[in-house]
Amino acid sequence: MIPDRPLEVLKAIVHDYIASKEPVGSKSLVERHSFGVSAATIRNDMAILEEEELIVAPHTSSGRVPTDKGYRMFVDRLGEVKPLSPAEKSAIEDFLSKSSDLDETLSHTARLLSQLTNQVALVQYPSLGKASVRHIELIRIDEKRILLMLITNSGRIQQHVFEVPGSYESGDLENLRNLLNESLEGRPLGEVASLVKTASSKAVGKVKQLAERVVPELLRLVDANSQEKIVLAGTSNLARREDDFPGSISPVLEAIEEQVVLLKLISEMQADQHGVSLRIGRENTVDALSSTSVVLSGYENQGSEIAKVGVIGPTRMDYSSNIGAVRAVARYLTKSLGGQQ
Amino acid sequence: MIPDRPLEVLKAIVHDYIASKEPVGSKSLVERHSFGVSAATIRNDMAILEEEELIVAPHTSSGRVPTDKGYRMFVDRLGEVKPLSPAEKSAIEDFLSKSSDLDETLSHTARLLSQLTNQVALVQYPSLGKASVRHIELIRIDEKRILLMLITNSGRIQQHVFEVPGSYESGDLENLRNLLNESLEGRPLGEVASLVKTASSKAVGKVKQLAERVVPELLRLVDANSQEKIVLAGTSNLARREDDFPGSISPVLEAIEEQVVLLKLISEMQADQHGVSLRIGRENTVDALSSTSVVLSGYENQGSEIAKVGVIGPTRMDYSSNIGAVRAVARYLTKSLGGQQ
DNA sequence: TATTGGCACTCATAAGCATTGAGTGCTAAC
DNA sequence: GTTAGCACTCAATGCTTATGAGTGCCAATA
Repeated sequence: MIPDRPLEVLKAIVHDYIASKEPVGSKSLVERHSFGVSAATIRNDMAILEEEELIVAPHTSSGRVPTDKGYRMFVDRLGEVKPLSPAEKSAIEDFLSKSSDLDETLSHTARLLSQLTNQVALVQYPSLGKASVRHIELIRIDEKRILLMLITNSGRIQQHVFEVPGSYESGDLENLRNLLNESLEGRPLGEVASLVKTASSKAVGKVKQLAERVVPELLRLVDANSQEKIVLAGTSNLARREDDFPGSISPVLEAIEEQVVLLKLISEMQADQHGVSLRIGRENTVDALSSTSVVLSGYENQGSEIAKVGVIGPTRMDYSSNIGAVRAVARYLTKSLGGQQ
Repeated sequence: MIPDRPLEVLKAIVHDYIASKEPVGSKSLVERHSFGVSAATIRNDMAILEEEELIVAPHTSSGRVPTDKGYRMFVDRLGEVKPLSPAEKSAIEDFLSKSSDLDETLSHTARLLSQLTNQVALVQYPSLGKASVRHIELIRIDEKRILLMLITNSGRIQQHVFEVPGSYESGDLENLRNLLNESLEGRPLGEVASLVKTASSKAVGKVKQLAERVVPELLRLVDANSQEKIVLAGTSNLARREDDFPGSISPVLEAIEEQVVLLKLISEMQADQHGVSLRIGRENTVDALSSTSVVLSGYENQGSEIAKVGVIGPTRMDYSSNIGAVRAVARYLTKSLGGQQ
């Protein structure tokens, strides 16, 4: 068990290192903080912390830097979550109230969060695995073309335009629409494939012909839809932190741009304390992200979590503020979705 | 007037510099290219080029580097547009054929172009200034809520969900929809505001009440819609070119992330030869982009240009390939949009 | 007149080396 | 348990000195 003062020292080291970006030494530590003991004592404490692998010295005779494990200790046991300022809160409300549809809400959220934290922000689209059909719409564009729309209860809307062989009547289209909605509305997306089969078998004549063309497109939409999607904002914030990354930032940027990688990361992360999940440095299974930390929180609609929102930045980040910002934004987003739909 | 050989020398310098990233000197030039003259002669030619400000020496005794003006001369008079390889062509077709709606098509295009060129790719959404209403749809979600959709002839679809005070009947909604479509279909977006006024004045009773709620939302959609939009891809490609940027890349990334800046840039650029428009270095009015070059081409739908697609990279880029790729992608995009809608 | 070889000159880059100073670990005293 | 003192380490800094790719210029040549 590590005594109290050394832990306070760790906390101070994390603070100073985040602020100064320089390895922090015993002397500057006693200057900036009032421990009431001398530098030599702090050095002894630092020896303990180093023993526990909570801090490390980049080179033999230099100040110390927190390890991933040190940051972890910091957030789990020492860091308070910094609440947002009233100004920031009203900025969030303001920003989100301006969005009219889901696309806009999510991209605004991403931009907002990146500005709030000065990190790269990421917002996941509501996952469709858990979504259900709210409505299916078929719209006649002209004699040959149909616009098919799939609206889910999470507010996501997908559409696709395609041609039908030969022509068709509006009435047939309406019949088919009613048929589809009767059997699919309210049902989870996962069940669409089987339900639509029995439904379309009821169709006859022209409607049956139409159905044969429409159903595959609908299934394709459901399928394309289940490819999850992520919005990013503030990539340049990462570039500004350039020298926090050994070598080059470019592999980090690459990983972040690769949606598949991000989705894997997200799916692996479970929320823990504060309703926020956190991966620090090498805790990330994605190799290119081993010098970054990821802060995520879920947002909800109709009482259940539908997707994640969060930030990615260098391990040397201000965890207290970022966790606070992510949590707050997730809450406001939940609220905004509730009001909107 | 500059004689022929010096121009050939310029061409060679551009080639070598793009390939090697090192200032190129007279000796290495005669080694790599067969001019049939000695290094001293090349030096004389280089003196001419320097006189004309087509090349410059970073320091007194070092090889030469093309200036913006030099690159400009290169693309205008010396560079051939490199056609894509068959493999690349089929990759494009493949990629684009997989997209189902406009969103997907454009984001795929951006990703594709960034991979093809190893630069940051940018795709502008069809501008709505020139667009007209293809269809307006009103969908009943439940007794209190309506989904309003605006579909334009460029394939862009906007939607918004809102509540109506009190409840309403499907029949009323249908009446209103027909009313709106009769007067708005085929009309340019700019006219919607005035047309919708006369149209809604014809409504009576319940439909009139509904119209009073729906029309403002429709106008808001048209308006929100006229905010142009851009998709980016391959930002990390810029980071990989890090050392092509004096100081830091981060201001460049910031400028690129700022949609307003990009839109200004796009609106200022007019296509010239090759159906491609090009800004090199300081030719860009945006200051942060003064060490980048921008290659843009328009893509079309129904015979008229609806938006731009292109790449941004360091001035030291492979103009021949990039111009080829942008042009090709713009063409395929036009084709793909034609087929899709 | 255009080209060329020769040559002195420039200057970024790298290598070698001494200096500095923040920071450490250890030990003996408090 | 804490502290002062001290020798030690090592990144960073600055200085000096090669090295060499590249230049500009000039006189000789075709």
